[in-house]
Parts: sequence; C-alpha cells; structure tokens
Amino acid sequence: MEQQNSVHWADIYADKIIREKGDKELYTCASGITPSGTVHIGNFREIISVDLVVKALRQKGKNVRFIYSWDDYDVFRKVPKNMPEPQLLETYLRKPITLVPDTTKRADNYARGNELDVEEKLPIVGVYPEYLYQAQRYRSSLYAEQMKKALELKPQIISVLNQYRAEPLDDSWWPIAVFSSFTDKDNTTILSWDGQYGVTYRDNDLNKEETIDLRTTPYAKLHWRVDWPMRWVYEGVDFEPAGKDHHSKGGSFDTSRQIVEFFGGHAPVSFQYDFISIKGRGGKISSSSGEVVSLGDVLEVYTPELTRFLFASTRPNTEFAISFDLDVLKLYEDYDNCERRYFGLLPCNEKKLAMEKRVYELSQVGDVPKTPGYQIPFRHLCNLLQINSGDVDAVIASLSDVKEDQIERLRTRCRCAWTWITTFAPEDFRFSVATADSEKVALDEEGLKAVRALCSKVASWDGKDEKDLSQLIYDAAAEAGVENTALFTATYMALIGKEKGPKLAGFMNTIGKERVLAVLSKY
RNA sequence: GGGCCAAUAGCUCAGUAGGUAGAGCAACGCCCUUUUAAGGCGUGGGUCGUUGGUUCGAACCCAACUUGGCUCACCA
Repeated sequence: MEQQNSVHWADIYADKIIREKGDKELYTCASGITPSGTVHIGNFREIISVDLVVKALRQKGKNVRFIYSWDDYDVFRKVPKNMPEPQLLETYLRKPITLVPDTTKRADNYARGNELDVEEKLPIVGVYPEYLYQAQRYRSSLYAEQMKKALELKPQIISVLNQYRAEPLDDSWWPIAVFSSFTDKDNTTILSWDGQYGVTYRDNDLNKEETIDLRTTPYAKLHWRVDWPMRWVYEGVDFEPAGKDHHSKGGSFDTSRQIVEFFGGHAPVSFQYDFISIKGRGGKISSSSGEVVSLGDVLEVYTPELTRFLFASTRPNTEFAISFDLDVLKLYEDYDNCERRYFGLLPCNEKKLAMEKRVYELSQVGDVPKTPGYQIPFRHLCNLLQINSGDVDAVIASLSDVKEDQIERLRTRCRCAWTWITTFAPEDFRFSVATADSEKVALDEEGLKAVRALCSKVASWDGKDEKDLSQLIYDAAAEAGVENTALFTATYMALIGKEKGPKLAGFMNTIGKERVLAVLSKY
C-alpha cells in the first residue's frame, strides 16, 4: 500500500527493493568507484542516487546500510594529464594505485588522495556512506575463500563471459589476477592452481616464478567481472545502480547477474543512470587543469541543497548538463519556486505539489527546515555583492528583513553567487562601483553636463523613494538639455566604468545616496 | 552487430503512475509620457519525429520506422 504514496523515483525504487528482496532486518545499498583519477561529478551521480534511495527506504521505516566501495586495488594504467611529477609517476605504472605516491602531497598515496577529495565533500551534501577499501581487504586476504571459490567456478565463469566476447577466453584464463611480489606490477602470468589455496605465477618482467597462498598473500585479486558479483554476495547487496557502460547487454552487470548465482546469491535491484555533461565552463578554468569537474567544483557555485536538487529533480536515466553559465540563475529560481510550493506560498496543482514537496525534502541536507530560506534572486544577489565588493556580511546587513534562521543558508548562497559572478558570469554582468577615491572617467561635454545636473538633483533626493529618484533622473536630463540616453551612459560610466548597467534608479538606491554623491560630485 | 536514451513553442528544456499541452530565455505590451541589464504583470506563439495499435480518452502505454546521441562486444 506504500506504493500508492510513491511519486518520486527514489520512493518507487525503495518500494521495488522491498517488494523484490522481501521484508528484511537490514537492507544493504551499495555504490563504488575506482579512484584512478579525480572522482568527477558523474561518479557523484551514483552516490547521490543511492543516497536518495537510502533516504527513501529509511523513511519507510527500514534499517539500511549504505556502503561505498573504493575499488582501489586496481592498476595504475596511465598518468593523468597535469599531475605533478609525471616522470616519477611513470615509473609506477602497472602497480596498484594504492602503491603509487601522491605527487600532489594530499595523502599517503595516489588513490587515497582521490578518495579524500570525495570523503571530505560528501558530508557537506549530507551523504554519509560506510567506506570499504578494497585494496586493504584484498591485501589482508579477506577474500581468500571467495577467490578459491572463483577458481573452482572457472569453467562456469568462462562460459558466461564467452557469451558476449569477440575473442573467447580459453583455459589459460583465470578469474584472479596477481601482482608480482618482486615488482608490485601486474605483468604476471598465472601458471597453475593446486586446487586449494596455492597459485603459481610468473613475473614476466623478471622471468621469475613463485607460488603464493591465497590465505596469506596480499598480491591476488579477482577480475572485475567476478569481483563485483562476489561482493554482492559478501555484503548482501540489495540495491546498486550502475552507469550505462555496465548496464548494456553483455556489460558487466549483465554477466555479474549470472555469475552471482554461482556464488549462491542474486543480483541486487539496480537501475542505469546516465552520464552528465558540463556546460558553461569553457575557457574559465585553465585548460591545463583538465576537463574534470568534481563535486567540490559544483559546490563552489551551487549550495548543498541546490546540488542535491539537481539530482533529485532529474530522473536518473536521462542525461543532463551541470551548468556554470546563465542556467545557474534559472536553477536557483527553480529551487526557490520549489521551496515556495513546499511552504504553500505558491499555488500549484495537487499532482505537481506532491512531486515538488518530495523533491524539496530529498534536496535537504539534514532535516527539512521549518521556514523557507531568504529568497533573493541570484542575479540580484550578484549585483548586491558587486556593489559591496564581495563583502557577504555587508550584503546581509543591508537586507533588513533576513531572519535569524535564514542567515547561514543565505551566507552560503552569497559565497556561491560571488564565485559565480567573479568566475563564470558573462562580462556584461560584472562591474565594480566607483568610490570617492576612484580615478575619474573621461566624459565628453554633454556627459559632464548630465552628470552634474544629476548630482545636484540627487542631492535633493530623500535617499529612499525610488520613484522620486526615477523622476529626478529624467528631470536632470531635461535640465541639462541632453538626451536621456546620454545621461544614462555618462552616469554608468561614472559609477561603474561601463556604458550600461542595472536599472539606474534602483541601482542608485541600492548603492545609497551618500556614495552616489561621493562619486558624482567629482565631476 | 546487440543494448539504452532522446526527438515537445524561434532557442533551451519540463511534463517522475494515460484525464483539456508547461516554464525560462527571446519578441511584444504595461506598471513608469521617456530610450538603461535587477522587480512585477500581461500577450502572442506547438498537427508533442512518422505511421499504425490499445483506450471513453495517448506527449505519456504497445509495434514498426526516421533522425541524432551514448554504450557493450578490450580493461575496469
């Protein structure tokens, strides 16, 4: 009957998990990635998707374990562009990424550096998985029995994999791989298995042979297509989505769902999430820093709630772009509208309301706030920040109706707005307001007349009423005998050094009479 | 070759359980006799890729097709 209430995909999947896996004491939801480079926002889609489903299951009263697997016993295949000391890293190719040094000096090793980036950011968006480190697990021989089992299952596994392979695997293939104990590299060939725990391999670089014991060796691991289903059983995974590369027919999910049966388990409930693209960062980051956009990068421009909102309001199986361009303005507006509907401040039909409410709830980092945030259009906020040279506290102080419980949220929004306007906004949106100490701008005769007339008009303004000010502006143009356009242009030049700007009356009102006069009176 | 996704207003896209087609931008108009980039209100604009089918009713479900994109058939 719960299904009746489920309108959001996260709830629908939670229902599906309960339906297909039965009533359980504990549901295990899993996600994971190989930290072989910067973990990007596309990888985050999987994490947040699982988090949303976890949240949904918990709200249905279920006990849930959310695990995140760092597949960090993988091979270092190539040196990413723009890593420090590439020639040093080069010497570590073919070793496990946990044995590669972190040349950025963030962490003990290369994999750990990439992991830390994520682990430090996830709490900001309210995501708290239990991290499982596969290198540590394999190296402590935790999976010895499972590897033995896989060796026993070799013929069945090969027959599954061969259904889709262009070049069939033959008997010389083994479900495990071995790193050389001499070099740590994976350039090895398995020669034989003794039917128990003994595996003999040859180091192809040194042409040396060695026999290892799966119960004690740190060097053996399962191949991915066997490793994944093994861990489904080991952890009892009930739900794990995956990218489209895994979910294609013949992809790793497809073979894993068959192989997992050999291990005595069943495939988890899953769905395919699509990739995400990036929009509006062209030329803004130096091309030398690469194209990768991380969760941290997104959080520079989107508040934690907005970041969750991007994913909670989008169906996971469709591609979408994370924008750093003008779409940012619209997305903040969308979020604010969603919030207003949640709090009943914006009319909305019933069907849409149910969805909007759920999206809003799922977008929150912690508990759902009792009151809406301070809703100020993003673009207006950008202008206020520019008027105040990025001084967040000054901007908040200038907004007299901000309530106590809105300040923190607003502060975060201000920081995002400032990053956006200074880093990603089109040139047209940017300005800085002159001060009494600024250099004067060269104006022609007409412009000077206009500015002087405006200055004396503004002096008689009460400093509050925008309508009055608007009238004064036109009066000034008439008095100076210049075209309105000439006055606007000259005034913008004097105030912000550009020919155009925000609507003048409101703009001057925001800047404040005193400061406007301080600038204009110099002319 | 297999699989998945998309095609809706001039543009970018919503439409997440079949019930009279939506938003933002752009355009135009108004709030404001007045030319400028913040706010608000309003107007115009779509045979929902094509053809069939199911249904009282289809953008939505089914089948086929057209066009575009991604992905697997290496590794993980």
